[in-house]
Amino acid sequence: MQARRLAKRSSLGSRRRSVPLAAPAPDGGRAPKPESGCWRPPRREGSAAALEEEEDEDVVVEVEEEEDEEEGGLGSPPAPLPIPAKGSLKAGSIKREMTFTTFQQDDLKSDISQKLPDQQFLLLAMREEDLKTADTKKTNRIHEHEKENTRSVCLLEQKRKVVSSNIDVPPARKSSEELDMDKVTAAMVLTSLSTSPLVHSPPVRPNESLNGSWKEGGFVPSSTSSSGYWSWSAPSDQSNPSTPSPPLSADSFKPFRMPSQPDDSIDEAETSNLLFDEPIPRKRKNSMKVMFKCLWKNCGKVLSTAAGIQKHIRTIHLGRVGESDYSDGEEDFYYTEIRLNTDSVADGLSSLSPVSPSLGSPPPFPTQDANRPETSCAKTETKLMTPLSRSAPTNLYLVHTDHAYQVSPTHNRPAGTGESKQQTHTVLSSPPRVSFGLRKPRGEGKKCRKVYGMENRDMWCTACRWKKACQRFVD
DNA sequence: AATGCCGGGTG
DNA sequence: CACCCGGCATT
Repeated sequence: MQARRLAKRSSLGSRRRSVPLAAPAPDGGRAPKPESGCWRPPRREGSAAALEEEEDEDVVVEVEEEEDEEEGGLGSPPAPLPIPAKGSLKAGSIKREMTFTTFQQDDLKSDISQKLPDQQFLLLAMREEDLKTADTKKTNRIHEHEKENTRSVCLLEQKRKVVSSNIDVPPARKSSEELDMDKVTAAMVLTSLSTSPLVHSPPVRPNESLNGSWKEGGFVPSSTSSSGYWSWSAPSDQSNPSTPSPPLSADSFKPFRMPSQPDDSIDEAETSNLLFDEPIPRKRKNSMKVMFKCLWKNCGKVLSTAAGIQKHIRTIHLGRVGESDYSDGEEDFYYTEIRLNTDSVADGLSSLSPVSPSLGSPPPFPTQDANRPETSCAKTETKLMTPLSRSAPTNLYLVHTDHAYQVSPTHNRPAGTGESKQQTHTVLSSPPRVSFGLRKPRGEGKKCRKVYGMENRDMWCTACRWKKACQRFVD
């Protein structure tokens, strides 16, 4: 031992502690740590899985819960994924589905309300429900009519269809037991929809009205995704796996952006209006933004659109450049959805909150960014810089500095590169590989030891010297 | 085998 | 506390 120690000492020898340091905060060091434990494999709870257990925490609430259950039953036993998830993440994927649903309903409702009597409306709602639940069915129908259209369009179609059918058919809704269920659901729907102007019946909930901030904020960044290809939409196939989720999420956004899509041409002009532009959306009780966060190891990129994130993953991480539109679904594993409550409402729940607040670094970030989705990682930057060379300030969270153990020295050496060099994007180097490199390569980021070597141990940050988590090159 | 760092020990 | 290091988890 001693020998060893001495040896070390010697190496340090002359310098002793060259690092005076300002004010070391011993424990601060752990900040980054949580990551190790928390980091969850890129595997997103598969959409399927997502369906299975929903978080009720959502604002949308009542209706949602109900639906979820049903889905679980009908839909898919699949849900194979274990979902290690920490609650926060988990919530994400689910959310989108809910959102979507709600949206649909809303639209539908408003739409219908204008034309149909309550009864009808109910039926309609129920119908909607069915559609959602029975994925297969839906798919089927859809195909029959027009697969080329986006899902939403399809839904629209469905709706219309339904409506007409309703009209034709005698008002008898009590027909079967199943209807009962539906009824309930429908009722709930109504409740939730209460905001809608026309609706009279249900007790209105004052609560969430709110401004429709919901999307407005988030949407800005369309830039990336703007391309207008909604990944899922195009490749209808994606839906195949019985996991509606991905598509849904996209749907939720549609309303605002609805980029190019051929469907415009469709007669639905009016309908589309209803769906997207209508004032209704603003009323939407639940104002939340859905963002998609890249789970790739060191990338915390957050985009407001599924398509965007997918593209990001595809190009940046997966290294697939050519087929921008095409997605085999693999991207799904590398991003997760996070919901932000803009306005919040009582429930607000911090659904995703967990991510950032407490932890800090790794999980890239804080919800608040919502506004500027693009911000975070600057994908471009990452791209450009080589793994090692990254001098850029890059990530916000990275900046956080190493107060903890030392920090300080910033000796010449490091200085050259800029203090925040850590970053670690080594991952990028092996983009093509992709595959399942989910687990974070622990060592990816070079730490003091590697960077300076044992010889220059004095240059290490104190944390490293003490065998603590490196504070200088945080991952 | 090399690293990174937690948990715990020492002064 | 500051400083270290055994030892485990990861690569």
